[in-house]
Amino acid sequence: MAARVEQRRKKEKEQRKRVILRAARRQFLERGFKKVTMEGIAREARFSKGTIYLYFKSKEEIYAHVLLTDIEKFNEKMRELRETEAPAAEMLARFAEAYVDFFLSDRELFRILMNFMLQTVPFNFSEEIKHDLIAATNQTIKVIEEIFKQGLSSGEFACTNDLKKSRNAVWGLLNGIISLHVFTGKESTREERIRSNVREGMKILIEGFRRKTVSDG
Amino acid sequence: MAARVEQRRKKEKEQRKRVILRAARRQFLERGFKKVTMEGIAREARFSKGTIYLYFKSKEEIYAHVLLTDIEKFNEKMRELRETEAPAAEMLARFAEAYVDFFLSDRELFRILMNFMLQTVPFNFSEEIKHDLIAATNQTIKVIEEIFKQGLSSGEFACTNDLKKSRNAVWGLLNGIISLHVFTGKESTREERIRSNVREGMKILIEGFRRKTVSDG
DNA sequence: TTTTTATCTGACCGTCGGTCATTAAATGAC
DNA sequence: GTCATTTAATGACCGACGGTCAGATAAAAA
Repeated sequence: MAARVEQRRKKEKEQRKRVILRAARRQFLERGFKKVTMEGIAREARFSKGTIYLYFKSKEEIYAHVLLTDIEKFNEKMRELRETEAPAAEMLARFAEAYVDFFLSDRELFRILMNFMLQTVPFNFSEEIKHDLIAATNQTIKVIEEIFKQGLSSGEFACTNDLKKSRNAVWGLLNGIISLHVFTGKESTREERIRSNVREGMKILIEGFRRKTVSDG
Repeated sequence: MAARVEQRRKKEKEQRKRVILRAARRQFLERGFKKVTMEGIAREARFSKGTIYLYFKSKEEIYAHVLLTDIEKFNEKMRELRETEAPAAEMLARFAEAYVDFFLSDRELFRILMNFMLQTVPFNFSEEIKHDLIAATNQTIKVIEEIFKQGLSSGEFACTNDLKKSRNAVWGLLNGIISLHVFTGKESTREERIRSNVREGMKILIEGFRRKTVSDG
């Protein structure tokens, strides 16, 4: 086959993938993983069910792709954040705020991420998407690490004995607090509760960072 | 019907419920929610599938009952912890350790808990079990709050402007860090990573608590 | 023993993820 | 334009599973 045809075909294929993903995303965010059916995605994307399987291996893989795309969007925003000039503490706070904003804009997205992280039994994923998803998540966490390094080198934070653990504490606190509030309390106050709790939690952590942590033994 | 008969029947009913729950728990922890079938639970409990539905409303409700029983077991342990004498910082550290131990003993249990917390669409639960589950979780979080009050009144922690937010920070950090590590890295080092990351995270938080948190604005 | 009540059963239903034989469309050699 | 070949799309079908219910069975009461 002529190269030009192959090229066009490849482009069309990607276009179709995007169409399917757009339909899937809309439905996943509206109705959650379980309630969305392949038939439904197919209908919205104007394909038959069988066709969907020409482009994605399984329902779970579609879900993973939706998540991946969104995480990459977030990482892009964080790259922009890193280009601004600000003290590390403020940058951490802004990172936290952006993270919360991101997941509050579509709560289901947060569920998708946590679900993926907590899955003990291997998903029905291709190795490729799994790898990409892990890489994207690591990318997010790495931003926290960079902010940290900045804080240490500027002397804003005291020397802690473990950069990675500090970084994980930030990430953990963020996700843990969001998880807690996605669950409890009234819907009407949820957003504000998440924001204020994250702010306060980050303040405590940052205060802890400013001083060298001491042994508790 | 004679009262004695009614009484015995009630007892037997509860006994049967326990048999079903024991079978279900074993299977959920071994294979995860999705892979367990009602037929399988019924087989192990020596009932037919139909009978299971006389005792529980749905598969999800069984799942919730398993979780509830285990959380209550944990809360009992924490009540014991509270009866010991120790500085607040140490108690927090011990609480964290017990929490990690508890969920490391059966990792699937953690997944069940987080899954429940993250569910946006109402589960197919009876109101009763839902209420009990929320109450049990609040009970767990309340222990952190009590330790806090102790730390404040003893002067170990500085006066923070929000007890509840501090408490939530601890809970969030714990669950967030566990979530992160359930997901990433090699299985062989997982347990140790979780323990050391939680220890370090708690140290940072505790250090933050020792000092009055300042505005970041 | 007979009637009534409580308990249990498993065949059956509807739904849904996933497959595959068949059909339709595109391509390019002639 | 014709037609063989390759590529893409389809939807009937399958198996699995959660959940239901009419009828069987067992226990208690009469």
